[in-house]
Amino acid sequence: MALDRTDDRPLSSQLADVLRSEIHDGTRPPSSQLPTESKFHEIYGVSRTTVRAALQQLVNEGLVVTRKGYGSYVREQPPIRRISSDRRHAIHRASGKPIFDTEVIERGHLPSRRMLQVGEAKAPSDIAQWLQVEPGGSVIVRCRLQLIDDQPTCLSASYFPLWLAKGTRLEQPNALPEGPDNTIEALGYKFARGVEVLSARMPAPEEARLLRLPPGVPVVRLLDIDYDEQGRTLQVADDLYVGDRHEFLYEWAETQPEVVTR
Amino acid sequence: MALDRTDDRPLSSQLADVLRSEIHDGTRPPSSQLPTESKFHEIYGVSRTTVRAALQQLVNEGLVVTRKGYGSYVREQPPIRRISSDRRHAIHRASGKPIFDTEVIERGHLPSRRMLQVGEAKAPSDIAQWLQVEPGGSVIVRCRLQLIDDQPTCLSASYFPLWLAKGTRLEQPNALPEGPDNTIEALGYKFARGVEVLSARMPAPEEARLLRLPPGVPVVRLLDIDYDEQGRTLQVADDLYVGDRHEFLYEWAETQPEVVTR
DNA sequence: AAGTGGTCTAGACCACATA
DNA sequence: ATGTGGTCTAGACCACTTT
Repeated sequence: MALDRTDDRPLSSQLADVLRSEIHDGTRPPSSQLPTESKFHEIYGVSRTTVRAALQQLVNEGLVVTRKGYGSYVREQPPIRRISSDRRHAIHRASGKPIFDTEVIERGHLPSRRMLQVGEAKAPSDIAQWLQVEPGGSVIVRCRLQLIDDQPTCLSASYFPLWLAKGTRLEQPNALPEGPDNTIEALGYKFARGVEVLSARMPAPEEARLLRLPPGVPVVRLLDIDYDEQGRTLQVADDLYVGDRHEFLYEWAETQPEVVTR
Repeated sequence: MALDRTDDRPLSSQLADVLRSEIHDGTRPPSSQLPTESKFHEIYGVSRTTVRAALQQLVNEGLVVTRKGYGSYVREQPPIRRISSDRRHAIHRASGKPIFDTEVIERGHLPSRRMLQVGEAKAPSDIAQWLQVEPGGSVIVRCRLQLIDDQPTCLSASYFPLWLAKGTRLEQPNALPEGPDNTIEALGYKFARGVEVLSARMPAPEEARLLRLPPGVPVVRLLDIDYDEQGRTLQVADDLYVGDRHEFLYEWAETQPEVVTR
């Protein structure tokens, strides 16, 4: 129909363009099944390989999901969870539960977690730097997968310096019912200030597997570094969020002047 | 060498795994050329199509770039620009220049911009909502591409309500030397508070083209909504940043209590 | 001219889902 | 049993880059 063999653009890209606009203008609504690959072959007179190349493009853009033996479907955009910065800070800490749980329950959903790894380990180099530990030095790490209604949501690794965590409950292999933040405060330390660094990238295959990410969905990395009053790093949290299911919200107001560091 | 035809995993993925780890462990450093597709065909005894499928995976992860007629290369990670939240707010506004320029010059680089579209247009539905305009209503839009040393860096669209912008310099098709923020203040309005919403996704093809994005690189969308003292929306900025070249930094401190807007 | 990646074909077999 | 997407092959032609 719309494919032009004299055009410079590859047939596969032309086909992808057609489907992309059909998805965007609502002709092909979310969750609807696309024609099968052989159907496309018949309709457009291109080989199945070419059809697959077109579909691959849309999959890589996160617009389409394919299921073996079942069909190709317009991807449903999952509901978005907003994470606002003030929810993560000291004000909300003393709830007796991890902040994650509190927030999820508040919205009527079921939080859970799968512990992946707990114990002493060598810190990745960027983490070591934030933790004020020499490169390659040992730290205590707690690595876990956070789930909402049994759907993977966040892959979270928290790192603690040995002087703080060694020999404490932070080395316990099970989940801490009160959350690491409260555990640290119970040990007598106080969170005085923090830095958050946010970035986006494509997931590594292992990360994609754990988070059950379809192709074409990036992750947001939130690095959270917390200091006590003496400027010692209490913890570094390295959290990976499913990109298309989260938004991060920050607010500022003139009346309450900004913190001016430097 | 390492490919196993009896393994469940596809040959192409096995090959991708080999190359991925070679890239990560430094065997194949950034900018180094990979063997040609026919070379891989010889080495591993798989068809060129299979080799290409493997390379495609790595390209989609942002690890490899291919150049027609030239070769495939390990992708070089560009330097990262940190954007800290306090730099964007009112304190830094009255510099007489766009914040973007000030910041880039400070670091010894050359800022520039290409205006893409200026004028009255229908607001996208989510923007209309933030702008407190009825869906499909008209607004003034200024769309431009920001560059550092002639490298595309940020695709920026700023939306203004008609009551504020109609008939003002905000409708001027050229770039505003002082930046839209200062223009608004010069019109007598005051920024009182703001909200930033950050999210990540894969770019649309048009966005990838403008930002010269290689495949496998996500974009970070920063939606910035600014209000005056009466709670009227003065502007909504919809900025798209190249994901792997930016980090977003936020700080908090206990002594300077958080703004609780709830 | 030679070599590279980009596109496309036709055909085959497989694993998975449904009926 | 049938139909789906997933993988793989061998071969062809093209456009681009370098020599």
